Amino acid sequence: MAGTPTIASVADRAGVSIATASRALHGHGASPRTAERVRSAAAELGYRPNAVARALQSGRTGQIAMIVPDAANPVYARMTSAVQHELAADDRQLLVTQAVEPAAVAAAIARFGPSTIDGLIVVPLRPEQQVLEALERSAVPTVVIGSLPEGAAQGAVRADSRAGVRLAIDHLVSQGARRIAFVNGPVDTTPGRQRLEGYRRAIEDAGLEQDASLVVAAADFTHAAALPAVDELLDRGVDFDALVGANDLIAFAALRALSVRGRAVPGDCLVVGMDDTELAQIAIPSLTSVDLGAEARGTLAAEQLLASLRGDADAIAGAVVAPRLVVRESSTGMEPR
Amino acid sequence: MAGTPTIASVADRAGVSIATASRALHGHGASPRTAERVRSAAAELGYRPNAVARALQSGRTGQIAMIVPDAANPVYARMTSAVQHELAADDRQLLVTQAVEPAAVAAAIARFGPSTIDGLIVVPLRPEQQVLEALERSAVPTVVIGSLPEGAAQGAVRADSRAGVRLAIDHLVSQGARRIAFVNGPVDTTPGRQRLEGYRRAIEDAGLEQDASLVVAAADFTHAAALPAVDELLDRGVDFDALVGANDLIAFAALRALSVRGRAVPGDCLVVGMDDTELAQIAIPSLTSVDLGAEARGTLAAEQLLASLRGDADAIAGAVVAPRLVVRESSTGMEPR
DNA sequence: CCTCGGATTGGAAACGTTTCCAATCGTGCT
DNA sequence: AGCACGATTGGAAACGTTTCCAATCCGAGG
Repeated sequence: MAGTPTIASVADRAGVSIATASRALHGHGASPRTAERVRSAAAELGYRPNAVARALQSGRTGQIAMIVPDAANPVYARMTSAVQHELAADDRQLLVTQAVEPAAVAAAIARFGPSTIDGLIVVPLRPEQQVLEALERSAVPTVVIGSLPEGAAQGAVRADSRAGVRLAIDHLVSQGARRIAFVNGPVDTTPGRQRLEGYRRAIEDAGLEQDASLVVAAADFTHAAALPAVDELLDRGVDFDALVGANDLIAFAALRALSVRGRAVPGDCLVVGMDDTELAQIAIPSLTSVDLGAEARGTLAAEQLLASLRGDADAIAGAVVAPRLVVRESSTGMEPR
Repeated sequence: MAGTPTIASVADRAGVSIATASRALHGHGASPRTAERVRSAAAELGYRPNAVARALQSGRTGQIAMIVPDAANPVYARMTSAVQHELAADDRQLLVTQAVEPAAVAAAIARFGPSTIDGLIVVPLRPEQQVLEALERSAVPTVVIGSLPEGAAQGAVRADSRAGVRLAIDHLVSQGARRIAFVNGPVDTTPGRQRLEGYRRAIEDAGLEQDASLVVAAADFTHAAALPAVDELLDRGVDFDALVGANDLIAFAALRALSVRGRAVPGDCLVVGMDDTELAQIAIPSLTSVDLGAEARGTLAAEQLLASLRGDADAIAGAVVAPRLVVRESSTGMEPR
């Protein structure tokens, strides 16, 4: 009585059966008159359907989970945001969990059973066996953002890291750079591997000299981890006139290290980052960056997942998002603004 | 049969009733021998309890929702992260929704009924009537982060914005600043109002001259909205030797505007931000900032909510988190690093 | 050997919804 | 008027779990 109104109380008040009340509210198969009566009864009582009961009956919860490596990295914040926006249009909620270690990712995947969520979006940094197995075992439709190893059955929504690095290199070359350093993230990650590959090929194709001492890898895709890596590069004393960071955070670490050593950017050294996070516009000098389409990837992943949930069996086909170079102050001689 | 195993299949396999199986798994009131048998049956079948069914029966979903103004602002990312960390320890999931307009916030509050979530954390920027009413009406335990108007029944977990601005001003004064500009966010928000108040009092207490032309307000707590505001301040031609941004993003807008006009930071003008986001350490020069305890607020809010859910009626008492000044390059003459 | 009591167990209700199926109603046609 | 058919309705099952309550079991004590 006193408790929150259920469909039974609505039916009662409208003088119809529970079945009819349900149909009336669902807008399906009830006569206009009863429908109206039920609706007004519901409104008077302030009835709100119990989502849990509905989920139990229908087998669908209306919730999608997403597993990201690092919620603090703005690029994932944007990706998550794009997914959320897409899901909201379909009246679904997003659960975001952070997990980067393969074991933690696998555990997170396993934890979300079909009774909790309708679908899953995973952003694995290191697609190890463990993660793949968890994905196989997972009973819910899943979209992967990032690369899967060859064997994977599913498609994945990916950035084209190689092309992205190439954009950066080509741009720097066009600005007159000849010796371009590369500060990578860990090479045991998919992005790390691909960006290194992209760097090597682009350097080669540009006809520049391959020099291993121009390349260094941070222990992590974070600013803190990149600082010592950049220091190491600078300590080598090798000469370079431009630098690409595998990441905006890494590029900022480079800016700092260069500034400490008195090298002006863009005056003495051009710098390009990747991901085109908000940081890039905010910084001084603003950072030229390669937009790898974080938002687009999020949107595509959400779209494919939703299509799959709507019954389109082949919806999760994966996609490759083309990179886009955003030129700012750090790679040009222009005065700020 | 083929479907996912239910407790019925487990009971079947263990040769006991459903009730016994439930008790055995719940670890309560079953004999050790049967408990063992049921557990191994469950393990063999790979049984995973259906969260939805459990939620329907128990009336608890294990989910907490959080409504934040701007997921892209790193300060909220950190706050959310802290909440999530706290909830994970209690085996609960976090749903994050973004809403800034009062109507949207109210709608979001209303949308989460007790059947969806066990508790709610709201971060309202503008605590208007609409939002308060939605909070009143909400049937789930709710913790507010930020200030509520006087009338509010509940406590809230708050930053001490006034004290925070005072820390910044006092620090700047100790560094020799005498004319301190203030770039605020919108004054119709709680933080905006309080920070302005803090600024005025601190200036007065420091024995400095109050000068309304040193104060300007951005339309928003974002970098983009702050740029024109800072330009306006600079166009006034009023002299100042230090500047406080109500926000790190605003402070960065100031850094840019100053740099465009050729004023060196910290050489010609000291700058302090607020929130102590990661940006502050990454930027060059690194930004002195007042940490308003975003993480602490998130943690406290989560703790109080959890305690309340555990039955402690007075758990949601609110709290005030003390600010902390983090001095970096932008407000001192020190060489970077 | 019988009885009592606690420990353990099973049946069944309950949570709130959707949906299948059968029953009823009203209408139009012959 | 009688019949058939579609539209509408109500009863009841089902989703998977927890938990109340009664029944059963077992051992101990008389």
